[in-house]
Order: sequence, then C-alpha cells, then structure tokens
Amino acid sequence: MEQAILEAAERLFLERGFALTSTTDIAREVGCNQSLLNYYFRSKERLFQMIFEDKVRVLLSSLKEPMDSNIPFLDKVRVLCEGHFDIVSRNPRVPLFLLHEIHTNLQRLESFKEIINGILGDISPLFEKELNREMQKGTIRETTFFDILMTMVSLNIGVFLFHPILEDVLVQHQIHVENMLRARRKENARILLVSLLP
Amino acid sequence: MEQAILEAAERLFLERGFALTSTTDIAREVGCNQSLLNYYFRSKERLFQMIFEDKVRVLLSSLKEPMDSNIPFLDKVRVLCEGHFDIVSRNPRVPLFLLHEIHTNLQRLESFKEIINGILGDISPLFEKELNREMQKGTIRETTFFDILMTMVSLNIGVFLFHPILEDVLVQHQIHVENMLRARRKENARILLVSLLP
DNA sequence: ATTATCTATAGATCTATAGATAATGC
DNA sequence: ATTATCTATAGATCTATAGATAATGC
Repeated sequence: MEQAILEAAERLFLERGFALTSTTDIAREVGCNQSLLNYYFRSKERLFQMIFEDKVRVLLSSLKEPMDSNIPFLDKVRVLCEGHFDIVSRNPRVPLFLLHEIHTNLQRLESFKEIINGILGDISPLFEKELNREMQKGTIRETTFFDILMTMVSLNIGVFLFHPILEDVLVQHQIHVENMLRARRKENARILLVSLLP
Repeated sequence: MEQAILEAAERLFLERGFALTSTTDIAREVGCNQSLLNYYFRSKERLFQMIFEDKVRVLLSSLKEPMDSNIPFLDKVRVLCEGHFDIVSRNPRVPLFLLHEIHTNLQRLESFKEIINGILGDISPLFEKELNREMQKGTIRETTFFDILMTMVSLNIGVFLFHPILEDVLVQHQIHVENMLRARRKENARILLVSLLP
C-alpha cells in the first residue's frame, strides 16, 4: 500500500501539480482510504516532498557519468547533452513540474539546491578544468560551465515543455513524434557544439 | 474597480497560478468584496481566461514586426530572436504561467491555438519562402521554420524559467542579473544564427 | 432607474485527527 | 501486541448566488 500510494501520488502530482491534486484523489486512485496517506506520510506536504526530491535526483542523475570517461572534451559535451536529453525524454513531465513547484513555493528551492549542489559540486571543477584547457588551446571560444549548462538544458527541455502545443503541428505535418524527438536530440547536441566553436 | 480587479488578478495568477489563487485573495488585494469579481466577470474561470488570452497575445506579439522589414534573411532572424527575448524579458513569468496552465487544463490549449494560428498564419508563409530561397542558395543548412522557432523559444525562455534557481549562482559569482541577461540575449541570437550555417 | 458594492450564506471541497476495527507476527 | 486500515468528523477553505444597500446618471 505504501508503495502504491507513492506511485499514484507521483502520477497525479506530475500531471496536475501539488495544488490541483487532493489527497482524496490519490486515495481514490490507489483504492484505499484517504486517511491512510496521513498514516504513512504524515501530511500531503511530506508525501509531496518525497516525490519532488526523487524527481530532482532523477533529472540530475544524467550529468554525472560522462565526466568520468576518457574521451575528448567536445565528445564529452555531446555525450552529456544526449544523455541529458534521454533522461528528460524518459521523464517528460518532470521539468515543468519542478519549475512550477519551485516558482509557486520558493521553500522548495532549498531542498532543490541541496541536491543540485551535491551533484554539481562533483562535476563542476572537473568540467571547468577541461574547459579552461580547451579555451587556452583556442579550440573553443570563451565561455563558462554555467552558460553551456543553460544552453543545453534550455534546448533539451524545450520540446517537452511545448509537447501539448506541438502535437497539433506534428499531426498537421504528418510527422511522427518519435522521429521528431530523435532528430531534436541530435540537433540539440549539434547546436551546443557549434555554439562552442571559436 | 473592474480595472483594479484585472490588474490584481493578473499579478496573482501569474505569481501563483490559477489553482493557488482564490477569488478571496484577489478581492483582498484590490480592497473590495469577493462577490464583486462575480459581478464583473461572472466566474473565476472567465476572469482567468481574460488574463490568459491577453498573455498569449503579448507573448506572440514580438513575432510580427521583423518579417515586414527589408533586411537580409539572417538579420531578420537575429532581430526576431532579440525581439522575442525582449518581450519575454518584460514578461518573465508569462512563459511558465502559460505552459503550466495549458498542461494542467488542456481545454485552454484551444484558445491558445486559435490565437497562435492567427499570428503564425501570417508570418509562417513569408518566413518559409525566404527560408527556402536561402537554403537553395546554400547560405543556410537544411531546416524548417518549426525547428528555428523551437530553438529560439527554448533558448530565450530558459533564463527566465531558471531564474529563481540561478539567483543563487549569480550572487555567488558576483554577477549582476542585468549583465547576465544582456549577455544571454546576444548569445542566444548568436547560437541561433550559427546553428543555421551550413 | 440603473449600476456598483456589500452582507450573508449555501454547498462543495479538502486536510488532518481521533478513535474503532481488522490483520499480522510473535 | 503491533501494525494496517477504516469510519466519522472538525475546522478551514473556497466559489457562486440571493438579496440588501449605496452611488450615479438622467
């Protein structure tokens, strides 16, 4: 039951957000009593926090691996970007969910930052070291880790943020969603890479 | 009063979204009675719709002008992109607001599409004609209006979506928000342009 | 007279808790 | 005995409406 509640809560919170999801809705989805949520999770807010923090971790998990490998810097950037796209692709509702919940309740930014700092703290120095080396060699233009990350994340979450709006356009132009996504995955990485060239 | 209600509603809806804003909140903000909202706007939903549709129009308004001028195609793209950034910059909460309200209530997609089609219907053929000409000349690579738009909007709304998250990073690195925004405005247009080169 | 504003309230939620009952593990 | 589940409900919203009063325009 505890697990079933978590899963139903995840589905509903991701779909409608905290405010529009009532504990009664979740209980109905699970097929149990509303008061059972409080038995296991103490309050709606705490149940929500578990989902929220889990999703933050999931979304950031993609950033870690590529930095450890031994390939050239620009290849790392490509792997990083495509890996990030894949994670977002498997969790298409998560970016908008996190952004909205942070904007409407800045308290949540705290736990978000804790998690993100834990992960970026590891990667950032490694990445910046390599980045500086390349910039000195002149193989890439003057930039920062911050800028690269911003470009990458903006491009990669774009398609998923616009998904409901795009659906219409795609049908109209007879484009298959999967084809478009595959193309965008490559295109985003390509854009990120050319944006780095001098 | 009617105007005051609209303004307060706009502020609160943009800040917290439909679900977290009560008509009582709006009335308190205005300093009037809660039932007055129903007198002027019939229901919370209808009041919301006025704001929502207005914001859709505002956000799309930036797309129109540059297409009419007589400058080279790539310059048009730059002007389009920087103009779009400026509009978003003046309405930093609007993108997330619209995206969230559409996702949580797909009904709203209908009025959104009507407005967007009205505006894109004008621009799209003009843009595509010039685009095709350039592609044939070989001055830009094979692409579509759809892809260019997606890249542009993704990049331009990024900074504003991440704003609360970034604030911390900026303070830490002693970067002024305005400087960062100015840099991003130029950088986004630059990225969009290099992404189009063969 | 008409329009604008207020008071009061019905009816529908929604969350959390108290306390009862059922199921499980020793 | 302990843990899991349910019933019932208090107390806090929240939206929309009915009907009273105040302000305005002719």
